[in-house]
Amino acid sequence: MGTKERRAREKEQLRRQILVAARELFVCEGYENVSMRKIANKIEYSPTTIYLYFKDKADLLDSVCKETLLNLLNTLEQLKNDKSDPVETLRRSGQAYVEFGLKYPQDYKLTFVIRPQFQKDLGLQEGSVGEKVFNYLREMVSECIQQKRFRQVDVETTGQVLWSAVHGVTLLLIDFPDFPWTEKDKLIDTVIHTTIEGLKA
Amino acid sequence: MGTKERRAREKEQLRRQILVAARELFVCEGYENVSMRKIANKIEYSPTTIYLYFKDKADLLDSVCKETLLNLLNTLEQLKNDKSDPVETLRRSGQAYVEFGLKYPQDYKLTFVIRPQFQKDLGLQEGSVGEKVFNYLREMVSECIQQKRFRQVDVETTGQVLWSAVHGVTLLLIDFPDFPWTEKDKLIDTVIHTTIEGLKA
DNA sequence: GATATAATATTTACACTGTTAAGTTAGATT
DNA sequence: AATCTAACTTAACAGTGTAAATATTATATC
Repeated sequence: MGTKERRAREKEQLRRQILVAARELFVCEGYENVSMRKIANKIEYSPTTIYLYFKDKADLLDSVCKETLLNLLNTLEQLKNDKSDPVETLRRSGQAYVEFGLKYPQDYKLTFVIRPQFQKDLGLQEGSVGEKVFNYLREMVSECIQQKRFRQVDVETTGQVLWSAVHGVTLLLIDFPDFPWTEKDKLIDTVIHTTIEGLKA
Repeated sequence: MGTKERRAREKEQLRRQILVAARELFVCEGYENVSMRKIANKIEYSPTTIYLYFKDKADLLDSVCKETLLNLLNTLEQLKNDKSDPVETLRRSGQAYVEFGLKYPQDYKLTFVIRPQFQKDLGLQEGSVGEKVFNYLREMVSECIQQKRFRQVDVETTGQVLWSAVHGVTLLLIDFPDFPWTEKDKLIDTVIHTTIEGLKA
């Protein structure tokens, strides 16, 4: 009686197929310019089939973003083993965060800018992947504070300050590619370095 | 022969009427959820009349954002007279920037996040209002550097670092209102303070 | 193997979108 | 009075998200 399992597997497969197609289209053409019909065409199903797997277009976006957050989390957690200087690890984490955003700019914007417009704030709630990403940051920061490397002792505020900095520079670089930025890597370095120095002082 | 002038005035009036209606709708319902027909209804003209005043919906957004940037610029320039400590003035400018963003969150997002998606980077170009806003920041920063209050001597990079910080915290507060942020004003203070301290060190 | 049942996919339809092209009207110029 | 011009509207097109009804398919039961 493996039929049930196979069916479930097939169903999961089509779900993934939809997700993959949606992500590719969202990234290439922008969320607004992608219609359910386009996605359906790409996977060679009728448009309404998608509604058997996702509540609506916003839910589809939601699922795409959840995946993005998981990828970001994985990228970051690879730095966790690095058991050297906690401040250095934090610095590297910030760098990895911005790099991730610039490597997948459209995915980043979808997750951190477009989605909040459609879903009023699910995504950073308790138990969500988004929360896990911030938890990672919390841990890194906590380590630095425990070792008395930072002046400020409030883990929450410190984490939020760091997040503001990396989020800000990431979005500016994505959204205004033609602005006469300082050389990209130097800018990212300086943003992170400045913030961390400010936390030490 | 004042008719020509009157007509020109009337034309300008309708243009402004459209802009006002568009801004209000964009802000209340979000750019994507506002149709040309809705705007037309609000001003009691036919939808296509709008096209006599604006090239298309993106152009309308463009004009709304240009106004927003002008308002931001005015808000900031009021701090210029403050001839006390340049670092303190910079701090206040940062605060005013974030405050502006939080006072008109939707306008801020339209200008700095939504528009770049539709218009590939006009808005910070030479001669634009956006450039003037950054020029203001440049001046403030330059003053601090000239008085040797900052370690870093590169005006451009320093300005961009500050911009990243305030832009980041503004957007995070707007986009994730339900996140358990540190008390808002404290967070903003800390972000700006930390960045400035980091620049001094 | 035929039939009932459940799962899956499609067709059709609706109200709405941005935008273009053609048509209309009112006022100014000749 | 006839013509021209500027301002505005009507009608239309191709496309949108999505709900409801319908059709198809695969499985389970007899």
